[in-house]
Amino acid sequence: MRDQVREKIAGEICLSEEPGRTIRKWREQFVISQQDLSRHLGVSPSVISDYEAGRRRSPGIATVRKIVDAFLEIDEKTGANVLKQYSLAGKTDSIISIKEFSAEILAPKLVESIEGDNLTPAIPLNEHIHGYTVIDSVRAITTLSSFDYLKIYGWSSQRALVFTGVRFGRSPMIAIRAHPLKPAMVVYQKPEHVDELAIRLAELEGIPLIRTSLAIGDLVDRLQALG
Amino acid sequence: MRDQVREKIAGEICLSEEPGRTIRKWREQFVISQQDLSRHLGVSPSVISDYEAGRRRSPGIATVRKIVDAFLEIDEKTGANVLKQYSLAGKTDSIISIKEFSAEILAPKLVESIEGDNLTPAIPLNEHIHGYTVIDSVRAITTLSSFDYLKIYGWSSQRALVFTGVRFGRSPMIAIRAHPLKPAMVVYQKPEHVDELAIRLAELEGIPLIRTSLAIGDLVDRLQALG
DNA sequence: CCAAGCCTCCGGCAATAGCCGTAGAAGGCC
DNA sequence: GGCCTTCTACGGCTATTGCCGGAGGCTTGG
Repeated sequence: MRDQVREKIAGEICLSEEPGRTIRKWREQFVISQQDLSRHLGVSPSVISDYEAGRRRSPGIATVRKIVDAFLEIDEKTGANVLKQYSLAGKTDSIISIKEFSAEILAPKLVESIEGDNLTPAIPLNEHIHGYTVIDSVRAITTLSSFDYLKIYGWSSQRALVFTGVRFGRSPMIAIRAHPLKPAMVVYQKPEHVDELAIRLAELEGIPLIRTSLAIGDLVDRLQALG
Repeated sequence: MRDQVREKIAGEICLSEEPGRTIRKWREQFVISQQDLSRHLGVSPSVISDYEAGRRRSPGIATVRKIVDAFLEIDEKTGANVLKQYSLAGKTDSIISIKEFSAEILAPKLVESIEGDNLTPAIPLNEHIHGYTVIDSVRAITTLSSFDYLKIYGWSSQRALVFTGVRFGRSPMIAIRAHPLKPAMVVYQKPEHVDELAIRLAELEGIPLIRTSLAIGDLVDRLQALG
């Protein structure tokens, strides 16, 4: 996610006929003052002002790189608020609970804590889970578009996606397969019956598929207790 | 698609600690000689050689922009083979037929030519269709990942996606909703019964959903005959 | 009014980019 | 061997960048 944003910003500035304005646009998007930016880069404030004013027609890529990295670093230093907000912008109705673990959790530990039943034993449970998202899959079908998937993934795609209200489990797997980002794990909470196709799709993607019979409240509590 | 590739290449070169090597990488990916590149840019061949050798630590973005645009323009001048190949890389088993129209077709014209029945009359049929892809939706479920969607979209996402082997039509719409790229139109060929949910999803995406009762062979013939 | 924060404009200057042309190397073909 | 194609290394030179520092402007709060 961070690298994608990084590359996009750099690409945009580089290709812009008015790079100065593009730099300003992004600086304002990150809610960073010229003063803070110049301080972070260790240059005089007038340097930033001149760049944004377009005094330099063709800044060198080393300069662009430093500026882009400064945006991201400053944002991260202040809690990554802009990147986070971009990712979490408005919890949608279909997100029941979402959280980043303070320390990554080993996949087997997570499965154990939710009394999970592994439906894809052929796939090694060796991922490190950074967080989870509990999704009302019935509501998700009609309300989530691909843009919303970025919210679902929150700060990291190295997470467990937990689907509630699952009947056969096909739709979530189909949507996951279609999306460029892949979770570290998929959990179905009290599914009626997990279709063989859903398991096959999980195997094709190499994503562990876990089933749990915990009630939703209990499940969320346990996930949150993981840190 | 073109702009995405353009931005990605520029971003990559810009962020690279060794921009020269990145430039070379992409030049070779486009199968362009330094001579052709230098000729296209109207500079001496040794200029390109020096850039790729990393003689310039921090090329200006105007230079990077010119180089990236040269890659794309040269590729397009020779039939856009690399971009096309990237998009069409290996027709997969689930793509029954794919084609770019020589001239864009108005949506109503396409619908008429396949004797289509509009399931989403509330959505205006005002798109210009650049091409079509006929997909075996049964096979697509298990064989297509998100990367393959780029193949499905071919040269342009302004196309009609035609799904055969459709029962209720949910899965194709779910996959389309999850993917960042959206087609101009979706056609279901002889579906058993189009689920109300599928129609709802199409409406939510603002994508016209068309049903046709033509046999697959007849359908492909008619689409191909559109130009 | 004053101070602080934020920003703008511009002259100055060392360092580097952008590009040329030359000399040479390597590989393939006749 | 000679020729052609493709590429490399490098000196030279003009134009531009990267950055400083100074002067000044505007806004807000005490």
